[in-house]
Amino acid sequence: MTVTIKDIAKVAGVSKATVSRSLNDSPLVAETTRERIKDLADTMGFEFNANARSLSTSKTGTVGIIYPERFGKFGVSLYYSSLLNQIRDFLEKEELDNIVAFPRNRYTGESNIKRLIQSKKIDGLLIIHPNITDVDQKIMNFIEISKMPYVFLHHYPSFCDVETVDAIYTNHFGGGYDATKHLIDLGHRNIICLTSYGDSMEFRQRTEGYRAALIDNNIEINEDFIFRGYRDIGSGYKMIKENMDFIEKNNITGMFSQTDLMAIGVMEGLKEFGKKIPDDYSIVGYDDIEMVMDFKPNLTTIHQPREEIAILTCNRLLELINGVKSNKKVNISLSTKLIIRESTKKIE
Amino acid sequence: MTVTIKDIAKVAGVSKATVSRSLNDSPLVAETTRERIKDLADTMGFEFNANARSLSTSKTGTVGIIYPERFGKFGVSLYYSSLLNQIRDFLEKEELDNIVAFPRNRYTGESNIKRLIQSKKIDGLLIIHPNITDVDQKIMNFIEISKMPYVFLHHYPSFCDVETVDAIYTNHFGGGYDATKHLIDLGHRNIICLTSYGDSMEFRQRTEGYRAALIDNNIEINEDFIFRGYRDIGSGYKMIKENMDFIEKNNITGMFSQTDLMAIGVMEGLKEFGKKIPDDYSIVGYDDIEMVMDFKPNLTTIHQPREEIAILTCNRLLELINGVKSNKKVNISLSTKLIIRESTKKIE
DNA sequence: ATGAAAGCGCTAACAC
DNA sequence: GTGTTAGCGCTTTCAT
Repeated sequence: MTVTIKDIAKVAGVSKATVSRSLNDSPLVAETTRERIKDLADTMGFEFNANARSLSTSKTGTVGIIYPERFGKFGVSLYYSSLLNQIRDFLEKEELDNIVAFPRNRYTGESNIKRLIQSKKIDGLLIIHPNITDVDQKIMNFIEISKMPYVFLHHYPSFCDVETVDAIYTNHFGGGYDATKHLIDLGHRNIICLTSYGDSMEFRQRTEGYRAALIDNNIEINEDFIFRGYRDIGSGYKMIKENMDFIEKNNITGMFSQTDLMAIGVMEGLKEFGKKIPDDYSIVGYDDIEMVMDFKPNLTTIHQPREEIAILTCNRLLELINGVKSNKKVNISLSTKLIIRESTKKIE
Repeated sequence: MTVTIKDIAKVAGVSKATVSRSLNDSPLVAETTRERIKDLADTMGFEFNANARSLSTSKTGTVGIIYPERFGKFGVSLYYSSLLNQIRDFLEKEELDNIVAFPRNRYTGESNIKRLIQSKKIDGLLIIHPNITDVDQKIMNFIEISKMPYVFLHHYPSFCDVETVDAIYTNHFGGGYDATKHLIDLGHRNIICLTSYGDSMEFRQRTEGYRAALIDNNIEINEDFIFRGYRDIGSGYKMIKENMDFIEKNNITGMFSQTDLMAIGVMEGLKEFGKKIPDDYSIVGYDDIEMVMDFKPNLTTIHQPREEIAILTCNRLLELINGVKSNKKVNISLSTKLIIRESTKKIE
């Protein structure tokens, strides 16, 4: 039924070893036999048994992708989809399979990272995990001593000394700063900021950037100007609906929304109050998700270099898997980019 | 470094076989030894080597999920995210890993389905693939003769006799019919329909449902009332922007948009023309994606039973994997459900 | 350049 | 109940 190298060997009248060598392009085999064997394998419909091969070589040809725990939330998966598509594309080019898992099994509580490593199902690990808590510090150690190649991506590794892990992420402080600075440069002084509930490092950093930009420009920070939402469209909408009075009373003209989705909600809410964007309010989003182009006015936003993240991350993981010898960790903070579109305008 | 059953055997002073039996809950081992071995395995940090195990048992503990080719498109992945999350949840509960792949490697053109089966990387296959072309008919045959358990899901298997495959899908004809019928029941007679470019079976069926509902109610079908888009928000928006004249000239009052995303775009476009929904136009969407609730008015739409699909599909796959003997294929067409919200209204 | 044989870690007959 | 052994399909020394 399934054809193995033994079958090929029998038909070709050679040994298993020769078949193996031929199929693996070993230089230790005659050019002519190699070709003969390869042709034969083709016509017989041979494919390596991945398990046997892995058992023997300790290479699986698959990498694990660890999704963030909140991935199930609609807005979250939407946000990551583009990054994941890029990663998948890269892995496909390298003919690597990928196993998708959450940090822990949500039913048994067991660490999937640990299990995948120990059970030898993967050659490397791509970890998209916003914050590893101290509970998970054990796992970090485990990964390290297991020598399993890994790269953290997209999220700043807040759970440990940055220098001690491989990580590719974006500079959220800079992003928050640039967004706010842009509004200030356009003459806005009363700028509110819509961030996320919880204490995800990335959002904290964006807010720090917002604060820093205000301070650098001698604008007093008003803590009441900082709102919180669930990162989705509904949250932005709700924020406006519930605070329009406040916004008008305080002569707000600029808004920095730390996700594009919330910014879309903000615009929807504002429209319902008959407000014009950017005439009445200038809005800056964050992420530069594709969807933003489907709404008018097109949102000015902070672009996250997702393609770059994907490529750098995968390249690094491949290096690691292919055994580049070096104790140096690679640790890259990518700059975001302000994309000016139609939702911001100089104040008169 | 890694601990194997041999190590445990040595420490416990028993044979590998006994360790294996204990760890696999075989009844052929004494209760006391079982517990002793299990404790030992725990403290020694043992985990089965998946490759060795698979090689020996032909079970991998992972299933393959085949994504639709168009998955990379933003709107598409958004649309599937909820279904995938449900599936992943189910698999997690069963402690099954999942390998994600496209039907073919987009670089080498090689069939991933075939490769995954032959290389013995998976125990079963969940295939979300809208239409298998005649080129892929070979692959269908391959799957069948390989005896690899599989279930097609979400898409009606148009590429073959329905009775010959395991498939769980929704009744798109019924969905299209119900959406249109709802508008007719509300008094609308001039109803446009926004479907998708290309000839995806599901969209064709929705359109057939639209036609059938009109015919059943003695409303003449006007081919010009059928528009096409790319299933995303931008397409809905564009359709309105470009055809407002036509819409008004033809006294259109009802609109059936075959994706929620397009419906959102339609509403955005209509708002820009100062139109009120549902006062000026009644709109029915399709899919019932979560995002719909973030827009006002909340969209009346056709709910696709994604949770049911996920559960039925996974259950069936498990049956197959666990060797339920039966030559009967399971083939389920699930009904959609009309969800009436705020975007539709009785015509005066 | 090729073959023989051991071994990767586990399971499953088959003995005892 | 437990041990012994063969074998899953492949790679890789070590001979020749």
